Amino acid sequence: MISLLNDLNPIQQKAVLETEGPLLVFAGAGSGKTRVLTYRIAYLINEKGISPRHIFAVTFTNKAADEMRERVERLLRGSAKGIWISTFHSACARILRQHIEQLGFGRNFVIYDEEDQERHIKAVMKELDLDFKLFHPRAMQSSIDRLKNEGITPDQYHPSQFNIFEKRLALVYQRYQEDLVRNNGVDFGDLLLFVTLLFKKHPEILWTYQNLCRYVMVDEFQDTNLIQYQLIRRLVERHRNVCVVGDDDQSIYRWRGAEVGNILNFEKDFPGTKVITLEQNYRSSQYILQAANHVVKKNCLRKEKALWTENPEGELLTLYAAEDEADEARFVVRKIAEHIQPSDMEHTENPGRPYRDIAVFYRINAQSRAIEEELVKHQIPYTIVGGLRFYERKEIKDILAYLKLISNPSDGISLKRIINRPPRGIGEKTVERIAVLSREKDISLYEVMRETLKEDWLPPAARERIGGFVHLIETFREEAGTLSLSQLTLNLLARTGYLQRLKEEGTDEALSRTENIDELINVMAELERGDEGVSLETFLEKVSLVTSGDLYEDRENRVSLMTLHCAKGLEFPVVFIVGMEEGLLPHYRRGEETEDLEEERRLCYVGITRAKEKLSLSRAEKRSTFGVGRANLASRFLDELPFELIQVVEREKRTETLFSQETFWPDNVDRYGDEKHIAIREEDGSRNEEIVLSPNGFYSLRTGMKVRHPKFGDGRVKSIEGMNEDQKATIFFQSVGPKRLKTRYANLEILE
DNA sequence: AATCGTAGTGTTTTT
DNA sequence: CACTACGATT
Repeated sequence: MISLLNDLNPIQQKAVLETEGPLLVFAGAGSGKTRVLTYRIAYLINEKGISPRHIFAVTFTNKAADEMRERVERLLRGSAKGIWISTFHSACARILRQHIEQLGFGRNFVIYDEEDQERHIKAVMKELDLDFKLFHPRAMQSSIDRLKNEGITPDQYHPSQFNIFEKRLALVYQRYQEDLVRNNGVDFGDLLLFVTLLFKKHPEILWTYQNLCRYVMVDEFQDTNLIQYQLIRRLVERHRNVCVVGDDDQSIYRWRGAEVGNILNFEKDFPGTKVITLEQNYRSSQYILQAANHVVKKNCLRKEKALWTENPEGELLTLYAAEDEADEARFVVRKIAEHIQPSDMEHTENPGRPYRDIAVFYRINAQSRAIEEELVKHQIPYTIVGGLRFYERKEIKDILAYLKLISNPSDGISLKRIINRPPRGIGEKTVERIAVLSREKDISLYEVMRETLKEDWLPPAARERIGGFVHLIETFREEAGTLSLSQLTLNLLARTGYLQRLKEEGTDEALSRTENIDELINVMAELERGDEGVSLETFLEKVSLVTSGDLYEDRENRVSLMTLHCAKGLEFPVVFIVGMEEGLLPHYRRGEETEDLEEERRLCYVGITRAKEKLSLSRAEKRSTFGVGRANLASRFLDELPFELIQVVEREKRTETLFSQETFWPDNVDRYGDEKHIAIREEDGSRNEEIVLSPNGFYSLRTGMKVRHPKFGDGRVKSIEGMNEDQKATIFFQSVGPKRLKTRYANLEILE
């Protein structure tokens, strides 16, 4: 154990040794907080003789949980069995699996994701005859979520009588919740809410868990919302051995209900709290860290701290102002290529980097596109972390809906999803009638369908088709008892005709869907090969709670692309942050209020602090957001960086006309070989420069562009032929009509 | 009932 | 532009 502590600095050691009573650890970026947590657990078990089953550690993602477990196991040499390491949501799901019957649900409840939730809300709103345009279902959804995050149940919600939205919301919330019971399903928010309700209603259950959780640790505490906080509070009331670790500067989920206040007020709520601040950063170079400190210092609502590092100074940060997003992508990819294969190969000490060392961060998912296209062009392997999730694909959700229905026949949302997929002649009308009957008789949709076979509630044709469907599901339900999960799924795919249907379609899209389904079967088979078999229920729960980062395999040697949000908790030697623009970062959907702005700044901070050695920032002066081009100003956060840390990478002179240069630059040659190593501040405001085709102009001219010709005046590009110096373009001029010209000699100026 | 086409609509981040 | 929701068409 002595040797274990030797791996830690004195402050980290303190955080490990301080095992009794409430402890608050402010852990700056890269200060080794996971290390502290894992060593702490190992210390508790090895040194203090605490039983693993009395330790409970909460993280935010499954990935973080798995990683923590792995690291603890490594420290303990394998004896980590019994420690409860899990996410908030999985932990709650597990508790509810045990006790949810106390709340009027069945144990085989399903967990609805956001999409299910939205369908559900829409159905409720339709029933209440609410206009979707007046009351956006999504607004309802987020309001309901917010209420749940605050621990407010439908009965406890008292809308203002003067606020029509709130009044409707109360109605929808009430009805929505009733329907969930009928479906025997819960949403994400319920997982947490119901556990608190359970603890309130049944002190003996709370007691059991309090007794179990004698040493509690919470990671990423700055991201907890009110209900998570209450949950933790309840849980540790008895033993009070709670250690929360977090960094208020990395709180980026306020919009989702996270309360930075939880970390800032912790001391007040837990009298006698010891506070430890980890300020030594082991990750980043001096320059990067200085830049990060500088940015985040601008925030008012934070606890003062100053990260420092013993790491070398490192390289200056670079800043590139691109013409547009395509130019930005070209820049980034060119730089990536240089990192992979440095031009100064004669220096043997610089063998180049593997792809996995490099990451590109952006504010919104849509930004990945430009980068992706360029990466594909240069055949650079990449993965997108987050983004559209495997388990959210249509075909996967269809299959899962079948499985959910098999596991829990009350699940009407899943039933509605697949009742006619593939088409089996049960149309909207029929479904609607079933829904009405379900409400009238207060039984589930599936039960209505079963009853329909005996009663004459519906026309015979419909009845027959429903009979077929019910029979199908019943068979699967029987098989679910005997067959393995993958086998059941294979049967399902065959007998519903789902695969057949996809095959008949024969499109590329259908093919990729088939492949995804294959992949799903693989996942199942993989799980089945593990220790015990997986039950249908376990599988469904696991799948419902995967988070976007969880499937991220960093073993593969690829460049990583992700949003700044996804980047939290990761680190890379080389980082590119693109789109440093007003409107994007900070994003314009945020207000100008300090809290909003400060969260955007923290997002920026999170991005910067992911980088170990090399950080490149870029922005585009023009960016097309869904079709329409817009001029973007530099992000205000760029102004907050100390300029002596920045090396500005110059773009080619923009005042040149098309191909007036000697050389022709085919898309990707090393153009930036001799960057000037001067730290210059970019002058803002000089945005009225003449915009002329960039040197690789063969590629920048596009149909639809408005251009100016010295003689013919303004015109619009109708078509383009060729991509080399012989390129010709047909342009419709206002003055003389259509003209076909060689772009090389045309001296065109792009206007938009 | 299913499919096709169009008009209108909206894109932040996600446990 | 990309998606979807809806309406018209078969």
